[in-house]
Amino acid sequence: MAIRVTRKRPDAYQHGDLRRALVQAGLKLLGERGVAGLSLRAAAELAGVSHAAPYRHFRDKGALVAAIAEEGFTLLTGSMRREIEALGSRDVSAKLRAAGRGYVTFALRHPGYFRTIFGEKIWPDASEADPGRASLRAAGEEAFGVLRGIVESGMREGWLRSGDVDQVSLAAWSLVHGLSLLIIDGHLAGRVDTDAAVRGLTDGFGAMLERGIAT
Amino acid sequence: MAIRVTRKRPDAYQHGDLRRALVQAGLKLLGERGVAGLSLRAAAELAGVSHAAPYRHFRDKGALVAAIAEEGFTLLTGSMRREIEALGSRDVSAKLRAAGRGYVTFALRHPGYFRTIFGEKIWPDASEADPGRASLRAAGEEAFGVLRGIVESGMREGWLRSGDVDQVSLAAWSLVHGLSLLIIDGHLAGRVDTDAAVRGLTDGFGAMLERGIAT
DNA sequence: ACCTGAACACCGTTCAAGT
DNA sequence: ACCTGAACACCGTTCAAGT
Repeated sequence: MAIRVTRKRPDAYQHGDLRRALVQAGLKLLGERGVAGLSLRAAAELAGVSHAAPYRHFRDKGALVAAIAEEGFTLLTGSMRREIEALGSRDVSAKLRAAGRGYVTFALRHPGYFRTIFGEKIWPDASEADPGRASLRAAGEEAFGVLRGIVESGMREGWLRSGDVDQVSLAAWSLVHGLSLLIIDGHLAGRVDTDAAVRGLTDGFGAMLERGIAT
Repeated sequence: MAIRVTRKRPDAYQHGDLRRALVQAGLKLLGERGVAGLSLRAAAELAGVSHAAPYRHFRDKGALVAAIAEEGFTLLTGSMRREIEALGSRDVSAKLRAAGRGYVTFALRHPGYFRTIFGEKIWPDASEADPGRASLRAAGEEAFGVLRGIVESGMREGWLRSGDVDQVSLAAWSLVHGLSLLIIDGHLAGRVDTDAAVRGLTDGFGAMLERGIAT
């Protein structure tokens, strides 16, 4: 995924679309140097602009991070949907496992995005009435909605025992979320480093959860 | 939990036990100002020492963070053990739920420690031959061992269907780990903010998992 | 052996000034 | 309306020098 950052022409005074360029620069920094490498100043430099210029477009660093996280959520949702579609099946259990695989796979391929999406910084402020964070929240709901939709239809069609849709979906989410973080933060000491290992584990987890929630 | 940091006496030249004082200062900063507030310079100031002094005791910031994480793991293990003991039961399902409750409760009460323990920074270096990180790793294994021990005895005694002890334990860990982070990072929008809510959720999760792994 | 002070290369953020 | 340059208060880290 080669990320292109539109630089300001040195002779020009205005950039044109600095906001977008800064988000792209942020994604690039995240991918190449990780969370620690994501700074407002470095993003400004990539866009060919002074370090104070970003403040015309983002209130603070958190606002840029929120914009990046929104893109990240879209990618995460896409990763889950792709696995489900590749399946070409209507089986609820298989779909749930596929979604989980898509989730964990995304985290492993893009740990920088993943940590940024779910990191501490962005969300606490989301309670404030801030239009920028509302769309971030919506992107998050859409990602969760993939899992929730499967659980909901599974219960409606009688494949899953009826119960609290949110609680069951949250359990599935917690399971893949926890696994993803334990892996990318290195707590599993490289025990899960191939796609096959991820598949084995998510399928195993899926089997446990499904026995617990199936009719 | 009032944390005491031994300050160097201004007239003295040496501190006496600066290493320990820096760890205490770090725990204090973490508790009061969160992960972002934990800096080597601030810890040095709390200990009444110049900002360069810590480097006599810790190779870099990561080494201090690792020392703090080790203390954090001990507290996490204690939180799980306390819930299990309060139970006074030998029932495997109840013990598993109690351990999960202890895990999530600790994360909610000490989000700063929790994030530090499991954060990105510390562990990647753990693969290097570094004696300081070996004891950190051991502290982590002990925490995981609480869950693993319950699963292992459950299988041995026939309460849980026999299978891969590590995989089932890892599923339990992922479940409480994911839930903890989703809550403290604010993704559940305050839906789980009381001890009763935590209990309800961990018990619900426990029921699902247990139906999935019980005989 | 342990600590200090100055220095360097970074941060985020603000603000007067320039175009 | 948008951007720059200097400034401020922070970082982590290094290193010669002091005790």
